[in-house]
Parts: sequence; C-alpha cells; structure tokens
Amino acid sequence: MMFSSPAGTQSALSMRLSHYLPLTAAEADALEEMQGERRRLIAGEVLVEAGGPIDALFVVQQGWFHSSTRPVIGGRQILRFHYPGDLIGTSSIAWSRASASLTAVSDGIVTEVPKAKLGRLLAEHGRLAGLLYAVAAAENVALSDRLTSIGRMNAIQRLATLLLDILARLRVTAGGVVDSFDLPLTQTDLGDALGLTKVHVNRTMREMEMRGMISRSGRRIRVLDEAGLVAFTGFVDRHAEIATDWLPACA
Amino acid sequence: MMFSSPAGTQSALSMRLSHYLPLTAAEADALEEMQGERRRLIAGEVLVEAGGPIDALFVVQQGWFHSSTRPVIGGRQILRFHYPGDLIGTSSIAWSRASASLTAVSDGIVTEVPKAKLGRLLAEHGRLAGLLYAVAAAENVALSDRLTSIGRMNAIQRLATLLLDILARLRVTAGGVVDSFDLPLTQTDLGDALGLTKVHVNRTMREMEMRGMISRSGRRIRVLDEAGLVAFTGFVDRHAEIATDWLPACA
DNA sequence: CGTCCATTTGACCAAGCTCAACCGCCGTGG
DNA sequence: CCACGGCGGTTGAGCTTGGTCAAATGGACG
Repeated sequence: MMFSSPAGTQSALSMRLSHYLPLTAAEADALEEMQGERRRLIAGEVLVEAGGPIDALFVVQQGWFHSSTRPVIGGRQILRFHYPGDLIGTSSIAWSRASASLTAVSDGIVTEVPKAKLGRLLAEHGRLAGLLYAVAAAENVALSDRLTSIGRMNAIQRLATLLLDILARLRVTAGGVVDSFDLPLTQTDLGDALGLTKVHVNRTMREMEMRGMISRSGRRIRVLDEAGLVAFTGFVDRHAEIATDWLPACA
Repeated sequence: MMFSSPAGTQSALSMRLSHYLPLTAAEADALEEMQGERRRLIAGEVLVEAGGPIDALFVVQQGWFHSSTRPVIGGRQILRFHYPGDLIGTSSIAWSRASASLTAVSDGIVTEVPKAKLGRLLAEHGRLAGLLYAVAAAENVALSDRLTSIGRMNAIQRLATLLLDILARLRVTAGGVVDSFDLPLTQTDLGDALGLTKVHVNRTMREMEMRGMISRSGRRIRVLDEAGLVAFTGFVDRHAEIATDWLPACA
C-alpha cells in the first residue's frame, strides 16, 4: 500500500506521529483521509473563539498558534503554543463549545478534522488510538510544567523555562542543534503566557540579557548558557520523544 | 445486556465512564479485566514518586489523591486533585518515568493498570478509546482552567474557583444538591495548589468568611453564595458531563 | 511624513511573601 | 491521667516582587 497523497501534501500530523512510531500505509492513509481542506490564516487571526460552538478539531500544518482564555477580570491567559503537527481544539471533543480561543501567532495553515471522523479513526486504528492518547497525556504534562512554572517560580525562571521549552520543541523538527530562534511573540504575548505584565516581561528580558543568559537582536533570541538555565529552572525536555513500547503490534 | 461483575466489585472507572455513556457488557468486562489488585493507602502515603520509574497507571477507587511536582527552588506545586473513577499517572503512558508524584490526600484505594493492558484495551474497544480520549481532553481543560486561575486571578478568586470546582466534582457522584463538604486538605495543601503561601491562604479564607462568601467549622466548608462566587470568578463547571455524540456506535 | 504598535524606562504602589510568635487540638508515652 | 510534642491554624510587622500608570523612543508601513 502507498500513501494516497503526494509527499508535498502529507499532513504534518502523520509526519509527527511517524516520528514517534513508523506508521503503516493504512494508518497514514487514514490520517490523511480524516483531514479536510487546508485553511490559511494570517498572523493574529482567530480560528476558534472561546465559548463559541465547535464541532471539529484542527491540525496545525504550518506556523505557530496559541490557545488562550479571557478571565472575567480582564486580561488574557495564553495556555499553550501549538506547532506544526499538533492536533488542536481538543476541548471540542469533550464539549460542543470551545473552552479556549485558538489564534494564529504567525501566518499559518490548518486542516479541519470533524469530530466524528476522529471517532472513527480511534475506533478503527487501535495503535493510532494509543499513540494519540499518549500525545494527549504528553500535552497534559506540558500544561503541568507550565502550571508549576507559573505557580512557584519567579519571573526570570518562568521566562527561561518558556524559552527552553520553545527551543526544545523547535529542535524536534529542526533536527540539528539550535541555540537561537526568531520569536514571533510580542512581550505582551509572553506576559500573557507567563502570568506577568508586558512591562515586567521587558524588564525581565533585559535582566537576562544583562546577566548573560540570553542575547537579543530584533526578534531573534539566542540562548547563551543553556546548561546554566536548565539547572537554574529545573527544566525537563518533554519533546524529545514519547514511549511507544506499550502499544500493541500492528493490526 | 448485563454487567459481568457484581456491583460491589465493579470498578469506579466503569461506573464513571458509564455515567457518560452506557457501556456494553464486553466493554465493562474489558475495563475490569484490565485492572489488577486493589491497593489500600493511608492519608499522606505516596503512591508514585516524581522522577521514579513507572510502568503502570492507577484507577482511584476510593478517597482523594493529588499529583504534585517539586520545583528546584523548593516548595511544591499541586497540579490536580483526583477522585474516585479517575485514571491517574497517565504521564507514564508517554514516558517511563513519572513526571509527578501521586499522593493520597485521604485514606484511599487504587487498582493498578499495566500500560500494555491499557494499550490493548484502546486497540480492541474503539468506543472506549474515544471515551478515554475525551476524558483526557477534559483533564486538559481542567488544567487549563487552573492555569488561568493561577496566572491571572488574585488570591480570593483562586480559592473560590478551587472550592467551586471541588463542589462541582462532588456533585457528580453525590447526585443531590451539595453546598458544603469536608475538606481533607490543609491550608498548606491549598496554598501549594493555588500558588500561594499557607499564611496567605489563611488570611484569604478568613476574608472570604468575613465577606459572607463561605462559612467554616472545623474542616467543613459551606459555600454561602454560590451564584455570586460563580459570577465573581467566571467559573465554568466542566464536570457535569462530556459529549459522546461523536463516538461511533457499538462495535 | 505621520500613524500605529511594540518596546523601553521611570516613579510609585500593593498583593502577597517572609519571618516569627502564639494558640489549640490531639495523640502518645510516662 | 496528665504532661509533652507536633502539627495545623492564626496573627502581626516589615519587606519584595511584580503591578500600575504614564510617558518617551523607535521601527515598519502606508
């Protein structure tokens, strides 16, 4: 059996999953078949509005996205950043209204996955069900890490943790050793992700620069002393891989 | 269609899942078969240590548990509370080391679920795979809510949100209308869950009492103005139910 | 060239933390 | 049966981190 779609249009989801576990042709086909049209978004565009009705998920094909909520008091909390290959909007699985907004951070492309099609995929492809369950579990841990960061760390550690996390995630797709990247986020975004104000994010970045932890030029951030930052924050890279040994063999 | 196991020994997991969706006998059987011996824990006992090796999950049968991490700086972050019917230790699915500690808050009972058995269950019971995936998605949203609470709310709102959440969760199993409960948590625990110190938790509780939001006697907490607190915090009850309409029909 | 938005900086403020002491309850051992 | 010790809760005084408000700078783009 062969992939039904040419390599150029293969979805980022199957690429990501096959990074964890070689997929059979049938599995890859099913993943492709599940996804609808590509939809293009420009930076800042809102894909899903929190509280609004929703009956589909999305796969990020290109670009960065984030999910966020708006607490009653005002302000915003950014919950997670999403990268190519991520399955997003999963709250629509459990409810018919979105629990968070999905916004494009940079220009991006997504494909839509109707809930029912995901249900069928999970039912018909046992190994994929396990793999997707593992990915959901990993997402849980990512949120837990963020929670620990915001709940118990000071501003510098929070920012350092986030930068290390972005770095780790970029390495998954970049392959080689990366120690710098273009950050498509404003300082307001960073603050909303870290539970800080943009003013304090600014001061914190400058202090990190002052202390020789990072250097900046424009949007580009370079992490100068990664080992030091890891020790300083207790950062654990969760992106490198996930266990698949417990999955049953191919059906 | 009948359940194969007598009600007395039926696991809390199948009871919880069948609350969302009536299970077939085969599904209920598979859930029971997956679980090992019951294990009894006393309040404060640690079931799983963060960082330690782990190759199984657990189902809470009785009592409250929590998962927590220890940031480098010291202190502790309680990530979630777990109640009967919850599948816990799910980080073991994605990695072979625990990302958080699991501790019994009150005396409790758990059953063990080997990873491989969960893998088989997901592969062989498509509808359960979908349902468990939905539960994992719901857990994600619960963590997101907590993140928003800690990231963007003040002490009173954080505490109020937690109390409302406990109330909502207790109602799932209690059935009737509950407006008070015995809190098995110390103020230190509350602080670790909310990203506050125990001292400030104390002051915050007393202020809530002063303002007529709650009343306390010993461990018992009564929520006096639930509607007011809901409006004040923007609390959304995620426990009431989850959508199952998208699941395929019985195999 | 002007407008908009992100960044930067300063002065001041306050929510929550730290440190420290004290109280009250309960279980335990003499 | 009572003294002791420990833990959880309560309270006070002073401090720190990060927030608020406000204004200036600077780059990108029409």
